[in-house]
Amino acid sequence: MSEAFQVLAEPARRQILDLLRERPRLVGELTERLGLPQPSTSKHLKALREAGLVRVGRDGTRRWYRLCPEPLRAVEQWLAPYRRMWAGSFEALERHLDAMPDEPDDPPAKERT
Amino acid sequence: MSEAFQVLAEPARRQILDLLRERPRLVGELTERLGLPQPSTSKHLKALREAGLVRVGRDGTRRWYRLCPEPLRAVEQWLAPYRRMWAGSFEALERHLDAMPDEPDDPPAKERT
DNA sequence: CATTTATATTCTCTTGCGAGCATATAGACG
DNA sequence: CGTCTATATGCTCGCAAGAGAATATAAATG
Repeated sequence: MSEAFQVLAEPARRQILDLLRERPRLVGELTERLGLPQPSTSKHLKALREAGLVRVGRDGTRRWYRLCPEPLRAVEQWLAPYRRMWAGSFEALERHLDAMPDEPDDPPAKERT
Repeated sequence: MSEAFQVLAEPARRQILDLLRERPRLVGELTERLGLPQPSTSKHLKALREAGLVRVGRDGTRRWYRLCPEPLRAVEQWLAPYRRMWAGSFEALERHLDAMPDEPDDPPAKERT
């Protein structure tokens, strides 16, 4: 999940995902839309590929990139307990928020209790 | 929103938020839990502060940091359209994937004489 | 085969950022 | 006031990563 967050930290990559949300696109198309040089686009796409956020299909010399939203699930899961904070009452936060169900959490570093 | 993503890209900072989700905490407490040197913790807290993700209250020489989940809202909003993809029916996704040529991403051998 | 087109990769340069240490600030307390 | 404690800030170093240009690969086409 750490990888997903890292990859999403880059605005251009979020923009790529947003574009792919509509439909699969070619690298050239993305390049044009992003206003980036083509190598930069390819490198961002590589990062997205390695994070499993996009998949690529070949068609001759062209590459169709399509969205693969699955890894975003982990992000959403991390976000979930926070979302319920603003979803419900806001003052529960100010006091002692007690109603906290156990979420499958992924502490990325070592924890010593 | 870009700032939030950037700040969340750091595992230690997500961990801090997770700790503050339980209750407000002192810097020293966070430092101990994270296993980081105190200056590092303070600097992460500064980043979180500047992103509006935490707020700090003074009590003499101590500082109580508490969670401020509001900026996560933007993250959640960005994520929302993707969540719908796996949450509800992802047939919309499948549909436009169907129209596309499909091939696994790394074809290692390509024979051509 | 030569060339053109579409994309990927390599290289260098530069910037940002986190770690780590030393130090500054600021309140508490004798 | 001097000192201790809690936290913040400044500094340097090293590393990861993005920008940008050049080049490599690979398929299509003549």
